[in-house]
Amino acid sequence: MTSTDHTGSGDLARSLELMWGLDRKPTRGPKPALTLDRIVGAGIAVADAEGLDALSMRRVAAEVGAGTMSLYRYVPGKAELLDLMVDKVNSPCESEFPPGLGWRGALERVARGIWQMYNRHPWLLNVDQARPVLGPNSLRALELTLAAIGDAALSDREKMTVLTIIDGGYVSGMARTHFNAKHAAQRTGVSDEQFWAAQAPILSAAMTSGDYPELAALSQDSFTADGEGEFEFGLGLLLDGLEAFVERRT
Amino acid sequence: MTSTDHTGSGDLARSLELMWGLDRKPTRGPKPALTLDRIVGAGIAVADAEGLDALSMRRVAAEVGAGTMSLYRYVPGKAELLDLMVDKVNSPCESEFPPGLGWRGALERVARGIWQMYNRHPWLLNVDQARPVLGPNSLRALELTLAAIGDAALSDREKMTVLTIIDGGYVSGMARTHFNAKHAAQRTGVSDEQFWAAQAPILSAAMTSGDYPELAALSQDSFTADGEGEFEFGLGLLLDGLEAFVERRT
DNA sequence: CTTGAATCGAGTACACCGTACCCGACTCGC
DNA sequence: GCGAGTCGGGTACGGTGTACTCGATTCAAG
Repeated sequence: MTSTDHTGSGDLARSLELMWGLDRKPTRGPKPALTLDRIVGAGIAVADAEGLDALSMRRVAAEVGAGTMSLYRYVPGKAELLDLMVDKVNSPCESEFPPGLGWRGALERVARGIWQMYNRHPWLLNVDQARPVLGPNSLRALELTLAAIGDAALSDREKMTVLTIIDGGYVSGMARTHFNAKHAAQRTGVSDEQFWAAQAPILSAAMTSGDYPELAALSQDSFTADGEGEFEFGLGLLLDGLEAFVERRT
Repeated sequence: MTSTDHTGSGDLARSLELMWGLDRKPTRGPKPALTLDRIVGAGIAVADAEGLDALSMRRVAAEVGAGTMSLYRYVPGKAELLDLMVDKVNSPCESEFPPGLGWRGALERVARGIWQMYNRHPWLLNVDQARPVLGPNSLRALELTLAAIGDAALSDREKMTVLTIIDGGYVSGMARTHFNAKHAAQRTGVSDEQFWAAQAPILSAAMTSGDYPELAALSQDSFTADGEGEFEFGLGLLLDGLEAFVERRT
């Protein structure tokens, strides 16, 4: 599984207008039979149920019971549809942060929230979000997060850097590894056991060859990973490091 | 840019055979005009130069001056070609680790090596490697890494976990964010300045709306990111946390 | 109430993709 | 020599995003 390119959101301005609902309604003409929301929702439903590669304009159109080309009355193209799907799914933590959580608790909460968002919508992991399109939901999430870590003794720029490192870097990377593997099983019909069994012969041949002494000496349980546990462990390490950094400077 | 699905390497066993050179040569028939290496190399060249979405069987065939379907004499399909490309690119650090580096130094070195690998081959970031196909190069890299961090007071399983967290999680995630953004500019022809300028009107409207007080109060330089610097900073935090963990238990 | 401009849904068509299937040409072991 | 096995690669099918087009609908203006 690799990444389908949409060209980085062909018409960014149009995406933003649609996200923020800035298109002025026409007065003449027939009533639209569809809604932008319904289309975006259908796209999310398809991606959730069948993965990103099953998301096609024809498929979404069929889902809402319309002709394929009718979608283009609401959305400039597939890239923009994806932008809209991302922001819709990116709704901030339902409950606000409980007060008095402290910056470390808030960062943990945000990290786990993102982790669970990727669990609900694994297709998000394969959407290039390097250039974030700032929709209302994404912006709201950032706003709430900034408010919750206000007590950290960091500059504004450092706070943004920390968010990039933890959320954009660590959490996304770990989630990608973990959930892609998890969903690969059902998507391909090849279970984890089957997958590793297929590699076993080559692996054991490599072990006994003597070319890989370190690998050969590894204890048996080294390859059985507990994704969630590893995620929490690494998050702890990262926050420990950050805590030391903050204390060191005060 | 999103992720094109190959179905998780349709024929894993065949991929492994090709990687390890286990196919027994036929004795009858004409001499092959192509080489597996040449095809894989051409694929890498195309992906390096024009991105993952430009990588098609027809494009690779044209690159090596052959008919499209001729490639299927050497490779079962596109998924397996990608597997081969990944392992070929995944050659371990050219120079071995200098002795006496210590586990922390070794982990830093590995992390930076991966970072630079992603810099050279940004398409790698959009290949799903959740289920790693263990080719000779990948295995060699793991072997060398394990040898270099042998002095860490960690169990075998913990070492693997640490590698997953740092390399599979943090480094990959940060590299994805950074290099996808970096190459989005040239791929789409929209510079970073243009990209942010397009969002500026909506952003400033949101700021002045009063709905986003925290965002509005951010200092001006908060959005100017230094990817490499952020990467090093986060890596330091992670390793600080790990160092504390190791010392705490001894 | 009529009329025309604007907007609707959607069919057709094109260029691209991965690849199943097939066949003629080549080359060696017998 | 000759036939089995392997080579290159052409053709064709079902999929993709979407440009272009056109008839049907609806409201504002006369």
